[in-house]
Amino acid sequence: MPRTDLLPIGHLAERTGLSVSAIRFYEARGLVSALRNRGGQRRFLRSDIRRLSFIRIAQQLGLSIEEIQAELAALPQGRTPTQADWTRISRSIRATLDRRIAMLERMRDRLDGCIGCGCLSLPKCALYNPQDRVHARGPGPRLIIDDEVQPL
Amino acid sequence: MPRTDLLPIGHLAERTGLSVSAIRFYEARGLVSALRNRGGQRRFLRSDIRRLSFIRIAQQLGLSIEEIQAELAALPQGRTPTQADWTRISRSIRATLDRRIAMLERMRDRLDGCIGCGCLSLPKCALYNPQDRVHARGPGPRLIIDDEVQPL
DNA sequence: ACTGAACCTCAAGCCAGGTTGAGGGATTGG
DNA sequence: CCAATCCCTCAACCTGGCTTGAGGTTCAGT
Repeated sequence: MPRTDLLPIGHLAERTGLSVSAIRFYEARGLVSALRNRGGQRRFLRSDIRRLSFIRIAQQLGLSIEEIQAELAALPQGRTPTQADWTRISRSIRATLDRRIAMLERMRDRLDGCIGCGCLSLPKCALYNPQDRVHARGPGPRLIIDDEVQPL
Repeated sequence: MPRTDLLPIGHLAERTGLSVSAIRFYEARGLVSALRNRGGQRRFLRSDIRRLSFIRIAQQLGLSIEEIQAELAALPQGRTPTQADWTRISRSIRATLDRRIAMLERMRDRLDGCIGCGCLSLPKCALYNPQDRVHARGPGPRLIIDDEVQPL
């Protein structure tokens, strides 16, 4: 068995569909870590394929780097994650997704109310309710998809 | 009746909950237009309150500036929009919202499949289906919420 | 007439999530 | 052993959606 079965970054990129620069970026952000060979080049574990694939999927599902990092923090230190580990973490993401969907549905229903009332400019409009307003989290595009919103 | 019932930018900001700088930004982006008084200061029509409120709401619902502009383009030129105009455009937004919700639900279901199969790294995983992959539209945060995705 | 608040323009900055490019060093197959 | 790839770092740039600041003008009330 090849014990030192380490992958250079290009291979990893090919296997995961990520760009090399993106993988380096994720490493800099602490989402994945790499060993170095004597020449100073990155060498990844095979299990990092899965880790990076997870990152990619979570990205596509709309999670931010920070959120993904938080999820990954739940993985065991020291040993290669098992399928059960990945299943657990995937469920957690599913829950996040569910919350976002629910949130969008609430918004939609609220909009429906406003279509009828035409009150776009009035404070009494449900869409204006400060209690339910999305917190602007810093600059950049504000995703409405934010979990920290009152359940109405 | 006050015919020249024009509002300075600060008033508009107060009435809409937007910041003055945001309103100027929207003007630069063509989402709203302003008259100027002899001193060169912006003067807005009362109907712009509604227009900007709409922008704000659409923003909160997750639409980009560009999408909002496209919606606003459907408003009549030359006359002040009626409630019916706003209702029509709000319905259009509702449809967009519906598509996004449906899209997230598809994603979620796909993730469910993957939770079981644990195939995070395999091309056969539904989340990897290139046909259904979100188009990365330029740099910047990629919103998963993209309408241009196959209906599966 | 004056003062203070509100307004103006333009440039620069910020965050996310990367990409691109310059200027090298490492690896690998023939 | 040598060229073709691949890899390295670091800095600069990009979009989106604004905010902040500098430096100056206008407006409104007294």
